[in-house]
Amino acid sequence: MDGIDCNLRELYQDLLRAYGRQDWWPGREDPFEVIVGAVLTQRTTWTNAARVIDALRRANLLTPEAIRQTESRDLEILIRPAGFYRAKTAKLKAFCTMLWREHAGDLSRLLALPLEDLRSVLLSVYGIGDETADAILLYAAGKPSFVIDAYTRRVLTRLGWIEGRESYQQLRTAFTQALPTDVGTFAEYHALIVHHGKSHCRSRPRCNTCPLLGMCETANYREDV
DNA sequence: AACCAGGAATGTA
DNA sequence: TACATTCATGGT
Repeated sequence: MDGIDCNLRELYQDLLRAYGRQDWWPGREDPFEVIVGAVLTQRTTWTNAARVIDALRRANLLTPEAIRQTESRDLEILIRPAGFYRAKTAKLKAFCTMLWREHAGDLSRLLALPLEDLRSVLLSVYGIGDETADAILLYAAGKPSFVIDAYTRRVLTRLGWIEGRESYQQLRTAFTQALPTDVGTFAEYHALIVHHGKSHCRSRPRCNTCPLLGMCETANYREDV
């Protein structure tokens, strides 16, 4: 696993045992809503992003067509509660610009592209980086692209499995190689890590209420892969 | 009243 | 490649 000392499959089972199925990402029924959510939640709480999504829905602006046609000045007012509102408005606009200029405004067809092709397209859009691209691939397009976020890094660091500043690709590859290539597994695992990370692994010393058998930084999971 | 939240782009060395 | 800075609101 290229230097990453861990047992990711076992961790998945333990998280699943501890918390049960999460069946995650709100609004997963609508791919565009997932895309908007992925951008809006960048470095902000989901509750603030969700407020904006509700506001956009009430204003009938939760479609690529509407975002494309609405003036940035008007969008900014609605997006403000999510923070970085000018930047995030520009990001949503940039996605729509790409959608029309390169894919005739056909979101379904865009999301039907092969995983790596779609990932490249997404990464070429202003405001979409590794994590946002993978979240869109996984939860909007239903493709097996594992999402690495701040929680993933924090949890693995607290377990003592990584140093902490490994590259995004390195961590993504580790999960990808350790797991069966399955959308459900990827989505569930990411959700479990976030759920766990929201209440644990934040600070040293380790908490003694950790459901991972209270074994953070012990030898129980360690295994050179 | 600091500090943080499910990042990404940009600039510097 | 590796850091620092900027973007900004709302909750604790």
